[in-house]
Amino acid sequence: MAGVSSPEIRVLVVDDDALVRSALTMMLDGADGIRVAGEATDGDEVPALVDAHAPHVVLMDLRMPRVGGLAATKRLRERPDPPEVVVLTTFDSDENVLHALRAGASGFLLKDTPPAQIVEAVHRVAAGDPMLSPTVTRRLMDQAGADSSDRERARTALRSLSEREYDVAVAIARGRSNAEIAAEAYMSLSTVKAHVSHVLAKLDLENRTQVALLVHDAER
Amino acid sequence: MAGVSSPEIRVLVVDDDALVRSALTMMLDGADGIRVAGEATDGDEVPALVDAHAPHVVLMDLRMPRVGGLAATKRLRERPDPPEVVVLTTFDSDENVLHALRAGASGFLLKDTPPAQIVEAVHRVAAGDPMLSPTVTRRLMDQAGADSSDRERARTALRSLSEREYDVAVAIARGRSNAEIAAEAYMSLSTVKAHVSHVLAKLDLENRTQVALLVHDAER
DNA sequence: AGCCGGCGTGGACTTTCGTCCGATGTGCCG
DNA sequence: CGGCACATCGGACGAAAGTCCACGCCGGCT
Repeated sequence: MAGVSSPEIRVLVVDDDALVRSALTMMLDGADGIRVAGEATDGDEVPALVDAHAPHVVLMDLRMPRVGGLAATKRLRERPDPPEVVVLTTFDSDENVLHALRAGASGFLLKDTPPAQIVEAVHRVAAGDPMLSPTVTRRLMDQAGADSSDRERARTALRSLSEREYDVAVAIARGRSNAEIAAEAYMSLSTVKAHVSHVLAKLDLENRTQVALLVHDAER
Repeated sequence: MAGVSSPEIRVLVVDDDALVRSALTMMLDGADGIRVAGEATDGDEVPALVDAHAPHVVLMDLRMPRVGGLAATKRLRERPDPPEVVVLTTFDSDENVLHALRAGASGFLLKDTPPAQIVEAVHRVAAGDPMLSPTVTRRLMDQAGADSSDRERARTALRSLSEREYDVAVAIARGRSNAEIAAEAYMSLSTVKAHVSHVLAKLDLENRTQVALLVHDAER
């Protein structure tokens, strides 16, 4: 595990709790090619410290006074050549996770993560790979798995449609009216209606809104 | 890293390629509390070997003749007290990943994963934690992130609705007709229509189908 | 107090949707 | 060849969806 390409990974630790900061610094500094280049107690202080030390990785607490970890992360990632961000938090609520990912974090760890894994996370993220807490990974997996089951059913149903019927169903799922569909597909209003009726019958649905929802599920 | 709770993790290696099998067995057997309990060349052989050796983890290739890795995984996970499954494959196409997750795999690794990480994956999965290839993790993260951005916009729009209007919008997103909504919410048909009109105006949409799609996005 | 704006409730009216007839033409399969 | 599914269109009709106007209520603003 020794002898990485870049000789030293510079890390910035951001947390308002002095105890947490020192614990993190102690476990990281000196460990396996990692050096803690600085500490911040607030999202406000981050930009200056990043300017000063150009860290490769920022370990960021989410819950901080004044400028929180989310906002700080978002701003960081808008820079040219931004550092990778690993979010460290106590709770892995859905909200937290999604916002952190959206803000551009490459890592999401719970604070009770064993030290060895935090060290590992820094290495991985510095190498451009993501690193998530097992519980978070599991949640994303479950979500993806559940999604795909809906998809399968919806797709199977849609296979029973003929080509034109399918076109019309897709147009419905874009929110188009029958008149719009007729214009776009160069057919008469009567024809569109006929197709719609067939679609409803074949899919065993009652109205176009249900068609839209089913097609939407199939596509996602 | 030595001294795990269970003294030995039993692994079953399933791959139709003899070279891959021996490579995996060599890197795993004896490594850090892991023992390769058996090898199979086909999904067909898996049940008997699982019965015989009761492995904790099954390393499963996806592309195999006869009974493929997906089907084998699905059947395995339907057993009482099933082993954890780590899918090993050359390609991480969306289809592969989703189907594997849906089949109940707890791990998904590319075959070019460095040996140390494969060993680590076995340990993690045996402990009940998931383990995904970085590229797969990244993809799930991107998907979740993108989803959430749509959600945000949709939710913001929905906040402008009053309580009743919101109720009606949600009912529309369930595919309900105005008459059904009126019955369920104890109001007259006229009232429902009025609410629908207000919803359309506030959300700047043209018809109920578009409402359904927007609400659907907001909820997912 | 008076006024105004949003809300929930409706009725009357217009437009769109969906169904049910009909018809024609095409291509494909047994 | 004779069906059969598909795609196309028309008309007519009932049902559903949407628009418009109106009323009473309530809370805030002047």
